[in-house]
Amino acid sequence: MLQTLTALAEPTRLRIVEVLGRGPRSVGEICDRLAIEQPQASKHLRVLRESGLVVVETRAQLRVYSLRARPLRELNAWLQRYRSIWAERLDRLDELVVDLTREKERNHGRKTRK
Amino acid sequence: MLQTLTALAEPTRLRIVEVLGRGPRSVGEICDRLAIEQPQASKHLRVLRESGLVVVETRAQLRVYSLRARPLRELNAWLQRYRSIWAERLDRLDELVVDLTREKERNHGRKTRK
DNA sequence: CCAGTACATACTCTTGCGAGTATGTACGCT
DNA sequence: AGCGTACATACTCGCAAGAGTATGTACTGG
Repeated sequence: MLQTLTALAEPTRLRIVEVLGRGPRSVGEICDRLAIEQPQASKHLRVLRESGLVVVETRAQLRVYSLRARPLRELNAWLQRYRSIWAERLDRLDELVVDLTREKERNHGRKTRK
Repeated sequence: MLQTLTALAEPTRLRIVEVLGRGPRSVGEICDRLAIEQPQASKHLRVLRESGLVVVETRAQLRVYSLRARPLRELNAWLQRYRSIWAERLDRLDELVVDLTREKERNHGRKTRK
């Protein structure tokens, strides 16, 4: 779970996952699509692979990556444990609380910034 | 979305969220429950608050934190976009990598790298 | 008003992570 | 066999993030 979240909590990797959400892609296709260098793609794909989020399929010189079901399903399962919290009917109340809190902090907190 | 994932992708913060999943808790309670020092708790709670995952309620000298609905709901919404991948009936599908698609991509696009 | 509680914040230090660069390797083609 | 493609890996560097420590601040009871 933590591993899955860690893998997803990076801009480039999140974008890779979103690209792969449309279907399997080779490393080159991912590089083109995201305008990143190839080594970066490979390294991020490595992290995604080690976290179990993707799998590789070697096809000639191509390495085709695709999303795996399990981690996403587990993430969903984890999230459902909190369904009682977020699946409520749209309560504006907690949004309001946030606004009030932010405003209060603005008033007295801020001292010197480095 | 990325902010939510970043906030969750840290062991201590994930544990804090799980504690708060059982209901609102004060900072002291969180420290006791997780056996961490108070400044660490405060700092992590700050990150969680800035990411919108929690809210504070000041009660006397206590600061009671509780989970917020929206980020969790958004995470769920994001995850649902990939439901077609992980909610399939075929549980083994991603294990045995199917190689039926993609015949084209022989030689197109991929020329010289800048 | 004083002292203690309950937190937040500032600061330093260390480690990890991502970017950039260079090089290694497997495969196909002619 | 040799070359080009497609990708992985090694290495260095800079920076940001978490831990640890110390101190500041708000509220409350006596």
